[in-house]
Amino acid sequence: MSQHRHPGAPGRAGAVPTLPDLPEATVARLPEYLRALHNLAEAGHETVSSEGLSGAAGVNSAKLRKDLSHLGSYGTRGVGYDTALLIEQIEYVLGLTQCRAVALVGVGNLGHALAGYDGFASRGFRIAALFDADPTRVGEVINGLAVRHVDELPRVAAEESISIGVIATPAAAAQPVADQLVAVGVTSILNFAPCVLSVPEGVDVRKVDLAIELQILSFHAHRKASLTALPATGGSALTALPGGRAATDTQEAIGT
Amino acid sequence: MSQHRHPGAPGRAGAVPTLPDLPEATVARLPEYLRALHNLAEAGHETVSSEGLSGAAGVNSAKLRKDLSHLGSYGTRGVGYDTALLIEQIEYVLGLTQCRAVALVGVGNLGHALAGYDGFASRGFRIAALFDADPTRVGEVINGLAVRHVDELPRVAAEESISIGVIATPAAAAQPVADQLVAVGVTSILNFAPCVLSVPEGVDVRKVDLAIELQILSFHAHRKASLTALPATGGSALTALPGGRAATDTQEAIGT
DNA sequence: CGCGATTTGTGCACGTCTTCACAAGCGCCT
DNA sequence: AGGCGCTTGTGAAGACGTGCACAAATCGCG
Repeated sequence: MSQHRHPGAPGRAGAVPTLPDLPEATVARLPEYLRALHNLAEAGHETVSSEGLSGAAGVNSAKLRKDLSHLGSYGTRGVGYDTALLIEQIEYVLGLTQCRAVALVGVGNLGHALAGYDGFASRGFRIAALFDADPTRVGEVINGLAVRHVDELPRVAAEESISIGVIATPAAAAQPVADQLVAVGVTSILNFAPCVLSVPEGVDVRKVDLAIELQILSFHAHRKASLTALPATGGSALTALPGGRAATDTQEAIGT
Repeated sequence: MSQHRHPGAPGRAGAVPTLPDLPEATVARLPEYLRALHNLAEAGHETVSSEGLSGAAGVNSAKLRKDLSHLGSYGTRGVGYDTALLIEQIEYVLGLTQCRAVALVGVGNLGHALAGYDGFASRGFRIAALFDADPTRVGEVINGLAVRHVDELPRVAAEESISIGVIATPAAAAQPVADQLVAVGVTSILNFAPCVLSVPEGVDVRKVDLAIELQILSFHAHRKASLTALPATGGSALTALPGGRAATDTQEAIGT
């Protein structure tokens, strides 16, 4: 039953824009659905079934339906979901209707790449400013944007309305940088430095550690190797392994 | 009681190296513990309490103890964990005792940064080869390693024993590259391209999508904004927000 | 107009993860 | 030797996430 309706959707003015408080797992999947939907829309599909969309997003179709049902859902039984409408819905829920300004701190190896990554701009994020603590790096122009000294953060934050801070500094510099970001009012931080940040309540920190991902893969490789080494009497078994539990956000197969 | 013992640990030769099959959530946290332990060891701590280590790793202490108990645990009641021993244990379980060779495909913006990222080498991963499909990029030397054409993958894979493949290509190229990696025997893939890969059973794929992380942050920012907009009768409430559920691998606070 | 094919939305059961709370064990000090 | 404080390891309960299976709803066609 559509006992819940979620106004505040694009086009619906007036009513209270009550955001349904989605399960975290669902939130983490919505961007994936969104990407798949954009692909489908470009391919000319006006509607998609849960089966089709879930396939494109690499998840179970029941999971997809439950996820979408959480946001009030705009599907039609017997037909599927209206592609364009669903895109609008998800973008609204994710807060992507407004273009968000991102401040990137740390223009080293990784920061350089992030500054030039076009995957951000294409999904509604605008890199508004680049910072670094190294004076020799200040002034360098990357992708049309000049690197400023990190001390200028307060001034720049006042001009641009910074919504998200990205930390791509060495581990030692990350905590002070986080403190500075918080001080200028940033409440969302994406941390690439391999360390734990401590921030006041109300500030969200997401961490991405590339080495950790490799280590998780290493574990599974190690486990697979130790499984093939023993149980197979033959010895050098390189054939199909017994499918183990896959990681949370890991796809473990599905051929073709 | 210590009814389970896990031989195969460093130093223990002979016995069956039965890897305990850890919960995925635990595996994902072990690398974080490992990093914290290295820091503590460098700082001179010979032992750590679960409280101390969990603090450094940003998790609950009970969770830490349960995680460590899964791998047979080498703690001493009333004292804590022997730092060096625990490092050895975790590194063994994660399969980091052997240095793993990584092949990186796609030397664009992001691939460039990954090739130069020293966080890999410092944690037991050696970037053994760089590939790209673009002939103009082939031959370029990055960090002392020459970029080869992706067609050379089979030959190089035969020389070096590639353990993990990293895909940093545009989305359109990712699937064919994955197929090629699988063809040469790679069973662990880290995918930075924004698309779903389909691989045969037994191959592990982990996906890292930078834009998705930003979108998740965007959602929380949006939610926080819509919460402050309404419930506070005063209007412009910029003060402390009601603490909501934090994301799975998201720290949401704990000030000093 | 009615019927069947199709697809959504969801109740329910199951497995996994988290957290609390506490007994068991260890070392130190007297 | 004995007791005391501290810390680990773990049972149990609750929260969360997943997937099945099916009722409800919609469309198209005869």
